[in-house]
Amino acid sequence: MAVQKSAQPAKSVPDSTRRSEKSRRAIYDAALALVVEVGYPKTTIEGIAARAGVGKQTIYRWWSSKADVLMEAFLDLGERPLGEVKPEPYAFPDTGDVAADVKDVLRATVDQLRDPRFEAPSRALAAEGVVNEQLGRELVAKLMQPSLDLYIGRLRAAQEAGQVRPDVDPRIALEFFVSPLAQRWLQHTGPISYEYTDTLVDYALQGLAPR
Amino acid sequence: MAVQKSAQPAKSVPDSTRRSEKSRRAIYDAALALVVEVGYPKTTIEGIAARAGVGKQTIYRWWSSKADVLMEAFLDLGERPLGEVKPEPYAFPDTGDVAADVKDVLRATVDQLRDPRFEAPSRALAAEGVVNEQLGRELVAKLMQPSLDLYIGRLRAAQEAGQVRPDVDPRIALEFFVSPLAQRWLQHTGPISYEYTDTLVDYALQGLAPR
Amino acid sequence: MAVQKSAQPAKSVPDSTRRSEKSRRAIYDAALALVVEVGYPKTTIEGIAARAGVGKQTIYRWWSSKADVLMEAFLDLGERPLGEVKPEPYAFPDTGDVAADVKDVLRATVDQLRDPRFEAPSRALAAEGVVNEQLGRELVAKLMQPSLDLYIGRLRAAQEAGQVRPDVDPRIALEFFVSPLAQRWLQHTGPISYEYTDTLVDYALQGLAPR
Amino acid sequence: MAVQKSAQPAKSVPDSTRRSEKSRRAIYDAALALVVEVGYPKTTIEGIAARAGVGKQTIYRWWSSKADVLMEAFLDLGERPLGEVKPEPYAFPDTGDVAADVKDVLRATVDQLRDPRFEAPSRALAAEGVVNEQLGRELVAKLMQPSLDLYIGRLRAAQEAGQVRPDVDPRIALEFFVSPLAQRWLQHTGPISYEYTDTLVDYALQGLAPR
DNA sequence: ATATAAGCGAGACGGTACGTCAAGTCTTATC
DNA sequence: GATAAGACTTGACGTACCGTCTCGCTTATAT
Repeated sequence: MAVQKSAQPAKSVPDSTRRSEKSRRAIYDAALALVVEVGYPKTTIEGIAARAGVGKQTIYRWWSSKADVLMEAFLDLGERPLGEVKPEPYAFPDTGDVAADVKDVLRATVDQLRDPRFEAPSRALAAEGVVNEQLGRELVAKLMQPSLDLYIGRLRAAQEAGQVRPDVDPRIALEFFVSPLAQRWLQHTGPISYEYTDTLVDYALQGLAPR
Repeated sequence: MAVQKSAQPAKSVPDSTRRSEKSRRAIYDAALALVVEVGYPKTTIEGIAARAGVGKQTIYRWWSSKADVLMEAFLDLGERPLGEVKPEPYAFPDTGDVAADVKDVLRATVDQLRDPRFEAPSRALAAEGVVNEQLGRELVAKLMQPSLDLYIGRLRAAQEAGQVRPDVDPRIALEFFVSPLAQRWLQHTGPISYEYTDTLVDYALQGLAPR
Repeated sequence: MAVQKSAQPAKSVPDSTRRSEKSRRAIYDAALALVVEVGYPKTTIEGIAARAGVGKQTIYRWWSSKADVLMEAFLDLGERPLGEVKPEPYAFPDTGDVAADVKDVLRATVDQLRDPRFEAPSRALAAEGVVNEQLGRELVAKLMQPSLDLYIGRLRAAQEAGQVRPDVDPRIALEFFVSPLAQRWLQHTGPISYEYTDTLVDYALQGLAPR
Repeated sequence: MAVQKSAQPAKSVPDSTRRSEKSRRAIYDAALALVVEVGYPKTTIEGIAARAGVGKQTIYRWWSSKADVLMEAFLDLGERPLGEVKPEPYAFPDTGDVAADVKDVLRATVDQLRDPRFEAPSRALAAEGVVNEQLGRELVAKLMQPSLDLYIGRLRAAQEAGQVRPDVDPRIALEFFVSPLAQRWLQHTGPISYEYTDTLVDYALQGLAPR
């Protein structure tokens, strides 16, 4: 069967090799700054373009929506070599004590959730993701899954060390650590503190029922 | 002391006794229908007014924003005598078996989360709440807290019955049941099923660590 | 046969009884001023709206194009009670001497063609009319025909007085007076002066061939 | 005297000896075709470039504006060896009968004005010329004057032959033949036909006043 | 014969204006 | 006095072109 010769005379994808790196950075910076300064709903494509000193078309050429720009800007922020903001540790500590290790990581997450540079854009993206499933899945895959995989790895190690029951599914177990914190943060259902996350770890590991 | 003569020549609060009940219902119906049909972002005040056969001003007179309209509409939906959609059971079952009771309620919640009449407006409201703290807190207070309180009540009963450790804080414990489900639903981090919620209950009650 | 009940749910024509007279005048003034100041091509709908202190939509609601706005503005200019600019005398002089009368009117036309308030908008409209037949015909009907009819009337009177051959078609004859001047003005094919228009009248009445 | 070493580091005029003839033709063809197909206002530099398979810069290098391109394309059309469209006869007939000769030429002009290949571009250029005096004068000089000079020549001959009064200025006399037709065509003030142009010649030569 | 510099195609860029949509305010007429 | 209707100003949307600017590629002398 012959390969489809692709007769689209259509919009012709832009040539990314000729893309202006300078403009891209300026757009990332403008988007993040505006979200922090005026909030996501009042952040407009026009505003980003103006602040970045860029034509609107340069944004529309490379991104499909405000949320798309912000997501890339936010991802880029995490990859910045400066180490300014690291969304998550790139390796999960393993001291042999699961409880301590998970508490450690959760405390770091609490810190991050309180960092204002992080909060505004990530709330905006999370909100978009709630309503827009496609973007939501992209966010999960690109921003959250890498961190969640580290939890899974650590829990597997704990299972091998006999600290976690072998019949427990680590992909569900991790939610006991992560989801309550996530919900408190997302829905303002409660305060966030080291004490709280520590408690979560203790409760989850020991269970709620008396032994 | 003289009665304040109310010298505000300003916006003068509208007289709610003269409010048109018919218009209010029409606005609720239009808002909910539009959110389901075209999605929250494409639901506009103008659209609601047009569909409800109502002047825009009638909306602006009584509500402060699109989210505000939708929240009231959604609350109203839950209070409808028809019982079409019940956000949550008004009483938590208590058969003596906490695990079974919680699993029951969670299965009902799973059903609700999948009801399309429920999903569109509640996602929209949840998304707004992520980004708008004030509205978020209102949502929690009006929509979620009543249900959460029922969990607390049931867990306290379980503590008294010796099925749950007495030193456990029920306000945190309930998050093990509710938050993972909430996060999967909000962030599309995973599938939702009876099996899943049942597993949550088992894991949470027994704990992750081996006995 | 029943009258069509007009089932157009369409754009719904705006209600002209509620139209803002103030905005209309401001738009006319802005349009005319801009055409004079920056020229027709650089006159934009946005510019007119901004200058008139009016929303763009108010322009788009009532007019279909820049040319349409300008045409109405220009027509309005002629109807202004101030008599600032009269496109043409409302009555053609009739002293009994056709030559003198026509020369008179043509001299007035020369004056008008040189009035800068008149020149910019009428050139712009004329140019549009060359390329856009529909608009061109509208211009002729609304702006030129009334004046041309006066020529016809005067020429008919001259025929009755025996000063013009009775077999001559006045609708063609008037072009000898008007068209050469029009072409010189439109196409910059030659200078415009009283002497020139006087000559036109003499040549046309006497003919080019010797007697 | 030393030759100016041309120390302008500036725009450096392009070297016309290296110009691509193929591109020029393609641009002419594209410009004319687009004006006919979509009309002058919707004909864009980008569109011409795309259709001609040419970079935009190649157009900007050699022409200063859309009107400039079109004018050259149109002039070129007239000079094409194919004789497809001849703007005007290169010699004015002289049979000894001025009336007949002028009628002949005018009939040819009428034919031309109706040729669609001619109409779209020449209307576009004429419209530009109305508003842009510089371009208008260029048009007159390059496109019209050669033809008008032929009229002048023929009228001079007629004066010598005693068919036209010697005191008549041929540069004005020719306008009686040409301007009414031009105005009808430019402004859509009336229909164009052989009968009409014949009548013009008769009226103009005999005069309007009875002998 | 080969360097080298111009014209060239392509198209990304910073901009301006387009014509549309909706927000929130204001006015009018109706009930 | 609340309402339905809808005109108003404002401002953002996403698109189309403008005129400028690189980028490789070809091509045609000038070494």
